[in-house]
Amino acid sequence: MKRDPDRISLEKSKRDDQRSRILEVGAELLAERGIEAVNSNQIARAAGVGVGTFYAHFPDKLALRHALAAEAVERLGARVERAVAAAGGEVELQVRALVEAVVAFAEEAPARFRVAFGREAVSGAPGRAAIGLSDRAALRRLQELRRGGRIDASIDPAVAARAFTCMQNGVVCWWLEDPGRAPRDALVDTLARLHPAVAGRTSA
Amino acid sequence: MKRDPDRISLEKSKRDDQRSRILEVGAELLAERGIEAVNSNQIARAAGVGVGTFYAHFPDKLALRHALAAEAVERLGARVERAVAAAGGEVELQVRALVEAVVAFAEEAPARFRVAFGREAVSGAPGRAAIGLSDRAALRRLQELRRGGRIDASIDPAVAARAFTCMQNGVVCWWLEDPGRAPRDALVDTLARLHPAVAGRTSA
Amino acid sequence: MKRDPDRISLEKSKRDDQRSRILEVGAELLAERGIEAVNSNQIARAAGVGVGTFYAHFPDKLALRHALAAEAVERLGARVERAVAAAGGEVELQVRALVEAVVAFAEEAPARFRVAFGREAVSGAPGRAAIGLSDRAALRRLQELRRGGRIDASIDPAVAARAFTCMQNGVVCWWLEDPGRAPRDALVDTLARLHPAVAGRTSA
Amino acid sequence: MKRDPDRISLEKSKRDDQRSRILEVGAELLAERGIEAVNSNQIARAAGVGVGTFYAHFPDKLALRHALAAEAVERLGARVERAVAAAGGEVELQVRALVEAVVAFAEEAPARFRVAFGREAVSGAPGRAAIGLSDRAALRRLQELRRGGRIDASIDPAVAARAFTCMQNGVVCWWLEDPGRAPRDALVDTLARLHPAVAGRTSA
DNA sequence: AATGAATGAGATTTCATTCAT
DNA sequence: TATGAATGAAATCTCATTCAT
Repeated sequence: MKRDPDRISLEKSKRDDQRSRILEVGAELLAERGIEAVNSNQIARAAGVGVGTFYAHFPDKLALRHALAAEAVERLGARVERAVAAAGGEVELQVRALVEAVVAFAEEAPARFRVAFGREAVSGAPGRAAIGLSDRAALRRLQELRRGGRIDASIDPAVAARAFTCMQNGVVCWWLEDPGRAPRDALVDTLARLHPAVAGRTSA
Repeated sequence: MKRDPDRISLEKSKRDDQRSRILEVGAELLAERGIEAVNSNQIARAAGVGVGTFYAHFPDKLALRHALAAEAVERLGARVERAVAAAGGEVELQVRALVEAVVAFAEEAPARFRVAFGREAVSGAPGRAAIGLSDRAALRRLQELRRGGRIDASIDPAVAARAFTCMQNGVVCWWLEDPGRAPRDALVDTLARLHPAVAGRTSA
Repeated sequence: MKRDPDRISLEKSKRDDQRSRILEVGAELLAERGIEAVNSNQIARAAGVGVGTFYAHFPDKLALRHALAAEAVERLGARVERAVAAAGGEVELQVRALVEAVVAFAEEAPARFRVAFGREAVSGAPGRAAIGLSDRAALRRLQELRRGGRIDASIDPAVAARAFTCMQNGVVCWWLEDPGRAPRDALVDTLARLHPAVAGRTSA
Repeated sequence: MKRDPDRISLEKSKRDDQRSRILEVGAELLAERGIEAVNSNQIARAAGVGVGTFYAHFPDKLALRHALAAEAVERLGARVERAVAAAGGEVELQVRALVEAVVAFAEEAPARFRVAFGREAVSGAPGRAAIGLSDRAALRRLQELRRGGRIDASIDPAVAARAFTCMQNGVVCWWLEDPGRAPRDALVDTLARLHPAVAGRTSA
């Protein structure tokens, strides 16, 4: 009945390993085929566990996607925040740092990125809160710039925030599907250039 | 049993009516719930025809979506082309006309727009060509401007074309879900302002 | 699109036939094995229809049992009422007629009887109203007799009604399992003799 | 590693405690929800032991029910026998003592009673002997009375034995579900009054 | 001996599609 | 040609049971 600490940590890590494998494999499959073309048996099989084990870790398929998305949103959010904070006061540099952080994350965890920010991320099942397409941070920043008269009057912060979020997610996912579509630099440069805070800056 | 031409044409128009009702009702349902949450029986029922009749018009559910998307892509394409042609030589005016045409179409046929350009539109079933997210026209235009030195060197035409397409579709669908989210003018102004041909024009 | 009346009635009867077969076979299986030991595939298979057809007729397994029970309760109820009404004013004769009607019904439709009044009938799934063990009619009759001083003071109508219902259902089901356990007459005589209205009649 | 006797007995009593807790908690759950709506994990959890421990004590879920029923049958049987023996030679008094003993047992161990004598008790799994509805003792007694001419000729001992057993179990379980349904005395009086040996005694 | 994570067989249920009428 | 009842493959999810720790 008793167990020494090593035992416990070993077992813990075994269980965690299974969860990780499911997440890993699930991200791959969901990114590649989409939630409707993948079933729980396939995920379990691919992760090398029994179906029941899948359900021991996640109540259902959508919970897996949600977990993946939530994790990605959190990790990317923190990363962006750090990058922007380190970029100094210049808006151009902040925007560049943001885009750079996003692309770097997408390169490191392409499947996660696609699951969290690809087309399926926009809304979950009815009644399940959407995740992965938050434009709140972008909105706040743009509203601030707008109040400061730093961006053009023709630009509506809400629309622009949404626009950039869609653009960023769409472009990065498109690029991840085939990185040969554009050089990495072109990706970063273009996105940075089209960010409302840069594209819409008042000329004076 | 002979049939006089009238009868034939009457039946023909009846058949067309059925097809139209299926398309109409199908667009509504697909836009609202997505392809996986709607089944062929529901569509047929809602359209007031038998299930068998649905399959007499479309080989399957995806063919209905494809037909809706193709129709929307074609109608919107023609409309945009006309609008741009009528806008004169000025790039700003052309872009504005394009965005205006897109938004006008979205207002007239919101369900079609969402089906054709919403999140589900990006890719069809595996093996079925994607439709609804073509950025070919935008790409050509941007490449041309690029060659003429009319847009910034930091902008990659392929990336920018994709970026604008995603932005446009994403923002318009977002707006259609709740037009209270932004005034129509703000939508048009902001999208026009963020179009690569405008946002990225060389300053000199 | 048009059908002559014959067609319609033929098709109707085909569909009804399927429903009947499911009910028939379902009664047999439920009576023999109990609801938990039978699954919807078995019922469908045994009825010679597809699984989907089963679900086209009944939302689930319990609905089938409920339908069987409700039908039996109604048919038996009507039969008993008629028999008692035809038995004249004598309590002994009424009771005898009642028991006779019950046993006759059980002989004609043993599977239905066992499903409706066997041990599983007492309560359905939680939240689903119990059916098949109604002692309301018996209760009313006994209360009346009690008020008229026709049955012993030591007999509580509610308890006695329940007692007779349990006794009747239990004994008849036990007898149906193997009619060799007792002669039919002994069954009827004994049940009639033990009915509270007879067993408990005031001696004077 | 030697163990002194104390240790062994300590462990033994721990093991017995576990078994008791499982029986206790299992009776509660089985009485309330029925065998199919309860699973072994729930029983183990509720009893505060691991699933594996449950299976160390009982080969399966049905064995638990069987153990509960067997125990109840034995305890109640002994109790009834003692009560009847102590009641003297008068049939009425013997019957009353029997019913009184049954009701007293049901009050003391309502969950056990419901598991052993409720609707699920009648038959076990196919091939597993039924338990809890034995009418053997009642049968023997009635046959004896019948041979002695002490009960009416219209009463068949086998049917009557079954009838009383069903009545008794059904009524007591019904009363246990909500003791407000009838006063305890009414329960005992009515059951005693309807026992074949009393209800069917020859009038002379 | 005790544990509970892991397993996978099996039950329920849905729905795209067919086809007899 | 239009219909919708019938079908069964396939997906989801549960739970009795095992077994490594």
